[in-house]
Amino acid sequence: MTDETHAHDQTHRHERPLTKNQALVMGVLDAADGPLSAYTILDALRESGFRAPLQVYRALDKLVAFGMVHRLESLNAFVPCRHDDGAAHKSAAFTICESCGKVTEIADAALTARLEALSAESGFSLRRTTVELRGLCEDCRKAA
Amino acid sequence: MTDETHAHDQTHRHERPLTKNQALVMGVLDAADGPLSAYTILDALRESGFRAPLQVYRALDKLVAFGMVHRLESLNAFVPCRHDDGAAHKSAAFTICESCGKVTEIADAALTARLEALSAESGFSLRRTTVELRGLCEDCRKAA
DNA sequence: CGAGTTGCGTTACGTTGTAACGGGTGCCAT
DNA sequence: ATGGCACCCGTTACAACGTAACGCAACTCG
Repeated sequence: MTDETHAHDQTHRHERPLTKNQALVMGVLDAADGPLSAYTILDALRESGFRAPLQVYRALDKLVAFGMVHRLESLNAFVPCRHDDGAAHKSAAFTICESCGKVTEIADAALTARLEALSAESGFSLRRTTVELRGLCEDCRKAA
Repeated sequence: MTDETHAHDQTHRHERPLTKNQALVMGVLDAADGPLSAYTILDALRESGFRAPLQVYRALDKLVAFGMVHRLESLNAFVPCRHDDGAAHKSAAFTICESCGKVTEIADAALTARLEALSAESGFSLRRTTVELRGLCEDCRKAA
């Protein structure tokens, strides 16, 4: 085998050249309708030859660094970024429904500005943010 | 032994009657100068008779519910709440220094308002928030 | 060519969190 | 008072999440 490092572009609008493993993981995330844990991704890729968690975690680390995937800290799970790559990635916010599990990504300039202002006030050099809102989505609230 | 359920008030300003285990866990957190993992707490309490993680997790669940402790999702760790109990607890924010590990709790009305407005806009019924800002604290930024 | 960087696969292990069972205690409504 | 209920507790065992360390292959850039 000659070259494994440049692979299929996965019909994803981001032009970055993903490796084979990164493309496989990204494909699973794109096909899912909600957040997936690393181990769920691993199980989905066993038939593609994945055998160990590190294969998933290494790919996820890169995809997160590329801004193509977000990690949801309060769920230990991952979702594809649904916004125009890069821009809002540093300060994305999420709503997480505690009833149905639905996750929605929110980009809000005012929120970003406030977080940056708070950091600046305390001399803090901000690298990345985690903002996760837990509660009930509209549908579940109505149903209750 | 007759009554284990009401215990020492731990010189903490909150008046809630903690159980023995809750008071022990709270004591360890108050004495620490940074976030502690559940297993670190467990080890600190082995000489007090703790033997299993559940003893720690059950106490932590209550302390978090009481608003006396925050969970830092991105660290899998816990810190005592340093603010006037209750009020700002639902929407506390934290800065986390990725160099020295220092954690600072921030209460900011404008941030809270923005998060609530965002929730309202999308029909989301907000129960609790996780806001964690990662980067470098002032000291570490200067040192770099 | 040689050194550095990145990706890959594997084994083994460390850390974090929970399920399920049984028991004790206080409360309070019947 | 006694039976139910809610809460707290301790234990065993296990599930879920994440990483260290090793060796190897390939590409890049001097």
